[in-house]
Amino acid sequence: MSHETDPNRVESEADDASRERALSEQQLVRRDKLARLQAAGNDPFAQLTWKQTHHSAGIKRDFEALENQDVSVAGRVMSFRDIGKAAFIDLQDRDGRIQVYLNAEGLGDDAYAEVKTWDVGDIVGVEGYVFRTRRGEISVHAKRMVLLTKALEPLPEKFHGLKDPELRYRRRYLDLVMNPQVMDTFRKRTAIIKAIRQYLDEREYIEVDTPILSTIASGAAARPFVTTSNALNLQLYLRIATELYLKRCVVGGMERVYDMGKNFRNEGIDIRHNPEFTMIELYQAYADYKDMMELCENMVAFAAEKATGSAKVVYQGTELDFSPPWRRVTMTDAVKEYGGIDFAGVKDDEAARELARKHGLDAELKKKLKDCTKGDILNAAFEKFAESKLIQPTFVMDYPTDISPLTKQKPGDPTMTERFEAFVFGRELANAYSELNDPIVQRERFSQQARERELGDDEAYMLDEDFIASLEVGMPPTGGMGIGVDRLIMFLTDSYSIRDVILFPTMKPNS
RNA sequence: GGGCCGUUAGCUCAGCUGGUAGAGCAGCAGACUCUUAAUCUGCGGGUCGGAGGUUCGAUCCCUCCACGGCUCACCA
Repeated sequence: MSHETDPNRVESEADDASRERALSEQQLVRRDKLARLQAAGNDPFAQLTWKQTHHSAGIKRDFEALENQDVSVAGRVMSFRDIGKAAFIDLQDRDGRIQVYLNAEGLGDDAYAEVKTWDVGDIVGVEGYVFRTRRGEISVHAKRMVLLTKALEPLPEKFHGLKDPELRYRRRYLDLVMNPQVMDTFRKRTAIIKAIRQYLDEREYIEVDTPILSTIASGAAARPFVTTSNALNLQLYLRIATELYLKRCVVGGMERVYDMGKNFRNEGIDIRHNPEFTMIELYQAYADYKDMMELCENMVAFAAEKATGSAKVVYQGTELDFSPPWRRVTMTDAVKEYGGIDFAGVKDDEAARELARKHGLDAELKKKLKDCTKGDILNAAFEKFAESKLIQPTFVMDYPTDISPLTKQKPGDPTMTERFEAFVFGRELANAYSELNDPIVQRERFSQQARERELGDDEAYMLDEDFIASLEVGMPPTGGMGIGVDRLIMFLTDSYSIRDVILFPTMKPNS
């Protein structure tokens, strides 16, 4: 790592010695064992392949057919119970663990003595026959064992495992080795993502890759990461959404299109937010937000069944039922139901501001009250009174135009849009709308966003001229939706923190 | 960014009103041919996160810093 330029230090044998001394006793023991193996011409790091005929779960599943048959397995030594002239190893592979029984009769005296010098953590190959011990444990009786990789570090404690959250996230490989639940969560993550792709691919969506680097970060309200292109001598942003590019694809004639990948938002980090996170956005021509609602509930239920076997899951002790149809409620009705405030009768912005003062909504508002519209205040009331109450999957429909700059207005009510968000366990899971395709209105909306920016909202949408130009070419009526994939995975894997569903969450480097 | 909490052996954790540190697992040596958190005997292993301060003396009290966890704010 960083043994860099200290002019007072001279690279020498003394340095090597000091580094040696920095190693723990256990590290030295393992390095000595490695050196002895290498000196004897048995370098475990020179091993190239191992033929795995079976995995642990398969042997247990097919025991009756495999009993007394030879198998070849490989994996990491998780425990070593040496009882003298025989020993037991717990071998862990991709699927779990299988016990290996070894003695001098099976391996020969020399090989048996050799294997006894191996360590917990080493990766080994085993050939032998399948049998069941007197205690009933399905095992492999070893005939031949090869040390395939030497572990120079001891593993965490075998019973308590690796608990320290910092170590679990920084050294996820150890977390995966030690905590089977972690492997299970990430296998489910893959199953969920595959299910989403399957669901959309079967419905003739095409998957595309839109740019991560661009000169404008738009399509969402968020602060972007900034980077620099040396070749172009240009400041670039990492994308905060894929929306504006996917709509260009719809303009171009891709009637059903999606992009599932990383977005980057330069915001706070907590149990629900990682700076890079996986989002799917999908767009369907000749559809509206009601079609998106059906797509959302059906696709999520499909993914839940594929990953967990059921559309009902338990999340943090609460059963969540993703079976369609999900509850539908307008934002106005939700605020009335949970906050007792009726916005239907509010005539203008000033009347809404009066309500905001009365109900103490200042904390929820992004700007000064005098700059707030009725829509801003309705949304604030929703966030304060209703959002956290929406535990079962719920579509909240009809968002104020002021906070929905890319959304088509509701017929007959220009203050509201054809937009919904799906809430689960009080958290936003999906955001969808009938896409605004009028380029003239779209330009006005961006102008309004520019004014918001001047009022202090540094997350207001940036104007993208080429996107407007694409709308001028003509985008059919289109429904679009974004789903926070990590959040969906959290619900379906009962994960408390987003860091438990991202293999390598963003961390500060530790010195 | 604010508040609270944490950082002690490779890992999981103790450590009393301040007197220079313990256990279990892991390791090393030995015993044991059906164990599975194997068991039994013996032994070694520490920059107590870092830097200052108070004190005769600091793992312990104070200050600052680093990293992490929770939480509030912001956001998805």
